[in-house]
Amino acid sequence: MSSATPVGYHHGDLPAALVRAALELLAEDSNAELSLRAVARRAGVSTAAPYRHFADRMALLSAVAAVGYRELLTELGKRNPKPVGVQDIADLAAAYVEFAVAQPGLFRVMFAEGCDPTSPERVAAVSAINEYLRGGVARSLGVTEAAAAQDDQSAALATGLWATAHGLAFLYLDGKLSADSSAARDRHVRTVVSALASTEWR
Amino acid sequence: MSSATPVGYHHGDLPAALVRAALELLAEDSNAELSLRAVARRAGVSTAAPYRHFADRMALLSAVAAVGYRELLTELGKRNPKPVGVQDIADLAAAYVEFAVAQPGLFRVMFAEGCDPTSPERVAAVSAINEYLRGGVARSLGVTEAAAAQDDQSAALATGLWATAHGLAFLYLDGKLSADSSAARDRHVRTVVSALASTEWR
DNA sequence: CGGACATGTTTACACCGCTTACATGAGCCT
DNA sequence: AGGCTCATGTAAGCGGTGTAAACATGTCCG
Repeated sequence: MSSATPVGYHHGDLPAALVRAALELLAEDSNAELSLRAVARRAGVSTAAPYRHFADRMALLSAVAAVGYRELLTELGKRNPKPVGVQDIADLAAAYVEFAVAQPGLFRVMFAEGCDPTSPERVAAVSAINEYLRGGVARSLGVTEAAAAQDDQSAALATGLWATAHGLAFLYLDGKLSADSSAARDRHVRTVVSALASTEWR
Repeated sequence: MSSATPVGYHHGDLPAALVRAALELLAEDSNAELSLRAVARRAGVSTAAPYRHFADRMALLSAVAAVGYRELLTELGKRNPKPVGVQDIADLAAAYVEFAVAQPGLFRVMFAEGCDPTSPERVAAVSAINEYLRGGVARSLGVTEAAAAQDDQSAALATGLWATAHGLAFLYLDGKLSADSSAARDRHVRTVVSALASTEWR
């Protein structure tokens, strides 16, 4: 063996070319609903060609989603690589929502659309997101990183924050929430998360 | 005028029949993706007939969604008509997620699927959900119902809780979270919401 | 009673996911 | 070097979709 993706056949790594084509289509119309045929056309290949490399449309979408997951984590890390405290956590939520709103098509590929949950890329991505959030939550609670792994409260909180950001993202995407500007949206998300975190219930 | 939907034409209130047909299809396969043609077939009518009453597929789905919104509110109210306190709020979140998981197709029609946000039925439903949650939140904070309307914190909290429940619902629907049983899911949702509400951040 | 007009049907177009049968050309083996 | 094999790509086609236009029908009103 030499390389994982044997370059130099007819097309030269069609799988990667298809994923690239899909991302290009999403870049041109961030709301586009990816059709296998459109992606194939974009890659300059016949409509049946993708089936040599992907079992079905969903398999291709999973590969596209994998790129999206990486981008999302990168974006979160860019916002704050080591979040500590409520403000930082709220920052992350805002970044999460911003990602979703900026790339709705990609976000939907990542999370909605039927979305085969058994795809290894997807489960890895999910746990990566959870890990990242759990780390931030643990630091914000003053729990050592080591202890966090077994801390049920950290786990529950991390899931809760993910769900909150995820829910806000979808509510914005589907027009159930709206904001005049991206700045206003950003503020709103922070406000909501801060309110959740700092409220005294009776 | 006599009745809003003039019964007695060719079919006799086709719009309602189409919505009923759609709900039947969803009842038979709760994951079904409603196609206009399938709904028309089910209603015993030609493919193009729905277009006399609905501008496009989305318009029909909006009508179906409206029923879903009512069902959801009914379900929440059944769980707890006047929620007070963190436990009650967590109950609501659990009921919300249960609704989504029990009727994924309907839930997706209500919230995902492109989902025209300008549909009056939808905006009404959204504000109804918000009102309901805001009421519960206000009571749980000891704010009088009247004051709640202008209480920014109540509003932010209500949105936050909705988003959390909504996010959990989608994460479960899309396989990003999973539970062995519906009881386990129920417990998990309560745990997560309780953790969010009762955590002391630094 | 007769026409107008809302309602429903037929037919058609363009697109989709996916399958099958066929063409091609790269790389290995003798 | 020459030939075989097999992964890769293509062409054609099936059944499905949303939507539009032209046509048929039966109800209600003047």
